[in-house]
Amino acid sequence: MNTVDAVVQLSFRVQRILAAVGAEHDLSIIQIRLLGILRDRQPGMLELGNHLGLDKSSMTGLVSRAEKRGLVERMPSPHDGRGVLVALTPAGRRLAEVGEAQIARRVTELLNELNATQRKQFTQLASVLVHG
Amino acid sequence: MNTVDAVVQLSFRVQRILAAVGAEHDLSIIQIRLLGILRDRQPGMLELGNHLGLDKSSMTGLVSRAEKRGLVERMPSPHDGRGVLVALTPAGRRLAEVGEAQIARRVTELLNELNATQRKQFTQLASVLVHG
DNA sequence: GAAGATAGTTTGTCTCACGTACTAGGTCAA
DNA sequence: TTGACCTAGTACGTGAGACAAACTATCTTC
Repeated sequence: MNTVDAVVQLSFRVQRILAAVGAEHDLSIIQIRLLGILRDRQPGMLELGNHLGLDKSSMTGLVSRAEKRGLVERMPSPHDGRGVLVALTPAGRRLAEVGEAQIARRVTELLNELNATQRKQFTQLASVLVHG
Repeated sequence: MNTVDAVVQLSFRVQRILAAVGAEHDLSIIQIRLLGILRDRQPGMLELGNHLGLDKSSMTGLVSRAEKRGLVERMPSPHDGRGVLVALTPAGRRLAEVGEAQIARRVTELLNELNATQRKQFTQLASVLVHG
């Protein structure tokens, strides 16, 4: 298998893990990312859209669906009457934490195909690629 | 950045490349995968669904949209009156080839952040992870 | 040859994403 | 300070993508 194929296949493999963990909690990958971003931020809709690479008009529905499930809440922005801040609810935070732990476990399982030295190497190389 | 994060981030990065290349040709990632699978196969709908991890009922629309664009065609299965074989049209094959080349180029660009030795290492490790 | 399995489509429903149009609230400059 | 613009978010319409359940037509098996 050539390099490009290996990287692309690996990427699909990881995405499958994310989708599977999400499915256990009725979350799509985009919802998982949403919760993940909100763990240490309370952005407005626009900023949230930037993080996710989505148009602001896509955000309304995404946030509304999560809100209806009690995972996030909208709060009026204190400094801008037009603005809205999005934050995790306690339930949302719990779910984000559980999900992240499961993802970590499953990805680690995958990485256990490598021995410690290889894993270290791999992490280092992957870090360069995602730019650190 | 920890190992899990690095792998997950890298996976998103690759997916973004696939989406971007697809977008240039008005193809979604799933359509790219569809064309890719058909490059060396003429499967039935069910088999195609297995390759893509999709239900057969999802296949009808996916194939129909590609068919309407002239990228694939349905042919009656010679051995099973119920069955249908899906194949690339010449236009579909051209698009699959162009798309694959672009993906290869963009992924290679990404991998150029590594030097030759690292790249070789990385390929080898990634191959193990996708199971080879 | 009738009963049951299988391949694919249809239909209805949901999520996700976009563009466009709109509302309400800021900002700035004359 | 008050118009003229700009900005944050929502609403609406559309289309892709995914599924489940129900259906049709063909096989298979006994």
